[in-house]
Amino acid sequence: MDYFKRKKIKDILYNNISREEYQDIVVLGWVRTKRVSKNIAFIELNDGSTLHNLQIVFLESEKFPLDNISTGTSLRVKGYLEESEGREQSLELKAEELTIIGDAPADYLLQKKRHSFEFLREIAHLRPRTNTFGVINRFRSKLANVIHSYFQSRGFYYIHSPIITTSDAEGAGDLFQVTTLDLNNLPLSEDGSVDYSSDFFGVKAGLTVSGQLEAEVLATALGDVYTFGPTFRAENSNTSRHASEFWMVEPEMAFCELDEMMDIIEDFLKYLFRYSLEEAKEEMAFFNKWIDNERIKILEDIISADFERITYTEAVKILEKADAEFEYPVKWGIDLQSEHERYLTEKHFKKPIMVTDYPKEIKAFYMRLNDDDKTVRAVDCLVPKVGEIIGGSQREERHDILLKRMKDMQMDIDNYQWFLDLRKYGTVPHSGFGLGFDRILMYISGMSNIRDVIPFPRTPGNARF
RNA sequence: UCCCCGAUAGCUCAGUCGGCAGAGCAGAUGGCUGUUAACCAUCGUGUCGCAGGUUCGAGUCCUGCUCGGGGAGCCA
Repeated sequence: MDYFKRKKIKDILYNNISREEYQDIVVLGWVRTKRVSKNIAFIELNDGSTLHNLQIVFLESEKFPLDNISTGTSLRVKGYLEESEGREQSLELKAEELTIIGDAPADYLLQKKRHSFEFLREIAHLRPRTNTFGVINRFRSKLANVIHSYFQSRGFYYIHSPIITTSDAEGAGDLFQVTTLDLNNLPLSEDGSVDYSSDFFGVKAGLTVSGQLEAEVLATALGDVYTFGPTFRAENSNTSRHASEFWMVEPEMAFCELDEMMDIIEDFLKYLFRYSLEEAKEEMAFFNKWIDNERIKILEDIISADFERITYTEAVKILEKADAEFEYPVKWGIDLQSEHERYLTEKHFKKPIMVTDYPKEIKAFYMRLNDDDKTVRAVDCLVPKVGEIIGGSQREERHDILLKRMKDMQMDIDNYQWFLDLRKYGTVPHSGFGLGFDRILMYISGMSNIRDVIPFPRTPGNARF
């Protein structure tokens, strides 16, 4: 199939091919569009290596089997590269041999025009062949790689937290249950509840909603660690920002307090944005042109801004004095609504902000209690247009205080004995945060629906493909 | 889960006051041109989301359902 001989179109168009090789080029790809006339014909070929197509020129076009070629057809073309006479490309391939690998009948659904994202979601097996989804999938790969390079270059270890868990993932959402029991014939205990002792793991199990607790285990052994993997939430959320299966980045740092972690959050986000602008120019230019023409400026503005840091209490004071009508009135103790978050980051500060020290009642059990006994060392990072993009906290490292908090919240202590042990033996202050990978992709690209940055999105009622 | 909006040709959509179902694009055929979302001419395309109801007559009005979109909550 000339797998090793062929040249990728990206290398051809980005001048990674030496002049000596110009005379003997093989490319393999899919037809995007064809223009045929009596004496000359053109095909735009795409092989997925880049957004851009290679123009194939057929001089003496009647010698080639062009009638059988349409949008979507896969081809092998052999020829030689030359400077183009046309205006819109520098190099083009003059064809000498043409082989049709797989034809594409007239009912091929992708036309050479814009399709709606809603329609393309219904043909998720074909949409990666479009410009937009090609760019997104390549960018997704690149950004995943950058997340690894950020942490690896700073001495963090990449850890694999379990995907199947048996802890009740306190407060992080509903679990998808994992079982091998026969659902039509469930073993029951005497009280009528399901008897899990004969289930695969001997206890009730589910898919992970967060790798954080396990990340804390590794952080208190390896120092700095991060997870980057799939996360599952069985919540009936029907929004453009929620998926039932998504990817999350969760760094966890030993000997790190909240203020130090906030430095990392700011540096981390700016690193991702800077990388996107400098190293993914093709993708960013595409997003800026076709998805949201403010995108590049928004990222540039964030990179050059210092993130504002305020406490929840200060935020509430600002909102109470705000000259704005809120649907939900503000008072100390409530969780901030997205209208409040948007006011703070878009209207008041007009830049990214990090809000800290929330009331303990509205945050998770593992967050470190402040001396006021009312607030915990949590942080939400809010950015204009999107709202919360990162949530994190300094963890409660004091054994007795954590135990009391768990008892107050009536948690099953036995299930978390291992978590308490981290505080019993050589405890250290430590902090961590969670970044929704798909959401940062949305933010950088300007795509407004999470279903369009995940190749095969899973949402309530939909797990096709 | 709650609120609002929508569903008509392969795609994007129009369809007035309830009175014979429309356009552009895509596709097919022919022509033409170093073309580039090519261009010109000709041709075909319907379970009007599903199930009921009102009516002489429903794409149009009413009810229920399904699916999709936007917003909210939950969160990442």
